[in-house]
Amino acid sequence: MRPYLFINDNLVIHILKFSDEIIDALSIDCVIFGFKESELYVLLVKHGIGPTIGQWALPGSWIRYNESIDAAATRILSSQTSVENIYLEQFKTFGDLERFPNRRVITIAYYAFVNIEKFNPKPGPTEADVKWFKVQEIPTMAFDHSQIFESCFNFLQHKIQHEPIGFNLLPPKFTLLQLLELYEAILNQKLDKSNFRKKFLKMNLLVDTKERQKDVSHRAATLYRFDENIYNKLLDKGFIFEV
Amino acid sequence: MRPYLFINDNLVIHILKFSDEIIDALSIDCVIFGFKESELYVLLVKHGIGPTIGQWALPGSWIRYNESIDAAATRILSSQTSVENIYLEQFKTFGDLERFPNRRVITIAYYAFVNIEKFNPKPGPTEADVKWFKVQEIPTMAFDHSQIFESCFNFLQHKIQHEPIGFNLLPPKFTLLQLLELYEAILNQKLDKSNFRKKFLKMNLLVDTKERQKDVSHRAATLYRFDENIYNKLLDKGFIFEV
DNA sequence: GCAAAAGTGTTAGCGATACACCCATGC
DNA sequence: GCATGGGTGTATCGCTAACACTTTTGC
Repeated sequence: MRPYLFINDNLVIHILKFSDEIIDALSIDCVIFGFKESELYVLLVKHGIGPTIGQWALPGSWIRYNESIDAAATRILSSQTSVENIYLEQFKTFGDLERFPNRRVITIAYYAFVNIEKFNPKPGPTEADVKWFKVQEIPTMAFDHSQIFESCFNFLQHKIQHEPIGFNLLPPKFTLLQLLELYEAILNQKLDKSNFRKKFLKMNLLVDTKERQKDVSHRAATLYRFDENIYNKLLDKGFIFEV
Repeated sequence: MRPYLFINDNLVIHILKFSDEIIDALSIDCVIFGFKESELYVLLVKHGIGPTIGQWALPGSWIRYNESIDAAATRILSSQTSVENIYLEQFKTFGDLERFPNRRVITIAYYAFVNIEKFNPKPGPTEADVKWFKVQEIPTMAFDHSQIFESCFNFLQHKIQHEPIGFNLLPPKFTLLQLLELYEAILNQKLDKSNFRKKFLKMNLLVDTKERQKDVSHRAATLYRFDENIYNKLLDKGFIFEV
């Protein structure tokens, strides 16, 4: 426990709880997935200061006493990459002794799916660069971030089959082929086009926007959108999402 | 960051990393499930000291600098309940500002399934009592432990249908009816006996031990055991566990 | 014989898979 | 007309759900 806590517990605790001092030995790292032209990407930062300067890593930093861990994740991601207003979800906490060099650091990993077209990432004051990397072409990363990524990607591959989370990676209006290619990219396998269509349409999760693709050199596809309200209503009725 | 880190970073860090001092603002809590006679239980401790004295809670405490979080979970559970040699798995980290009174504490929740007959829980030095509670009869708990439990139980209900984790709750050799009742207790619904049998037997996960129940006043059932090696081999072949 | 649980068999129907085929559009 | 992707139709097969039925054992 912190030495000066003994000065006057109640007072100091109160101050700490609302201070923006960082909590020792605890950090957050974010795995941000993006999707574009049938390829899955992840957002990395290049460190601009400190012992890991010049190395690529997951966006991540320390948690303050006066913020929830969810709020910390949002703040950290925004300050390092300028990516904002996205839904970050907690994934797993990594706490091996040797995961961070010369210090004990436990990190809480978060992930998110974003529509890559919607953001224009910019490095924060402590970052030298920010870049989308294809998931098959990820550089060596600082600390144990490669393991965190692998673990998270594996988790995603399972999750995408049981929960309708992939839509966040697509534009609000998308075609069934885009959705198919998203699943193929994440699961890393070919799927039957016809059966994929039928499966999704039968679920009634997708709403026909009555709009069509434009300026394509083939028959224009119907644009659909995902309706979260419909999904929640179906959930209440016992609906189980499976792909 | 801790004030005395500034004395000499490298030296102090090295000492800290191998010290058993506790990390500030970070704890572990454990949800231990047990099963006996068609009923699902959870293991709770009654606090024997501190501001929450007399209250029931999940087993939990602080993490030391010189132990991994997995090791901390094992140590804490053992010291408070004497339950040892079980496989604890991380569930989720809870980090809202208000979850702990008058102080900022982030907690990493772990869970485990145990064969209730195999343990004889005893309270540790800071616990007044340790007891198995039926999951429908859980008392009011300290902090946000009721929420942690609810969240974990919900997680279990999903997990049990996609991974063969229920076997840890049963004796090494068990009957199909015991397994059925376990699923019924966790999912809180009746299942068809015949179809349940067929589903499980077809998976080839269960090995017939060639032994039978003894001293029962009805036809003696075959005792089966779960074979983890078989499961892993099936997994490699692309097998997916679904109940 | 009766109670209790073990264990088998049967049926109907839904749903996944594989694959063939037609449609619309730009060049 | 041809390439490209959009979109439909269909046959097979396996699996599941529902439920009736038979077997074994102790008392």
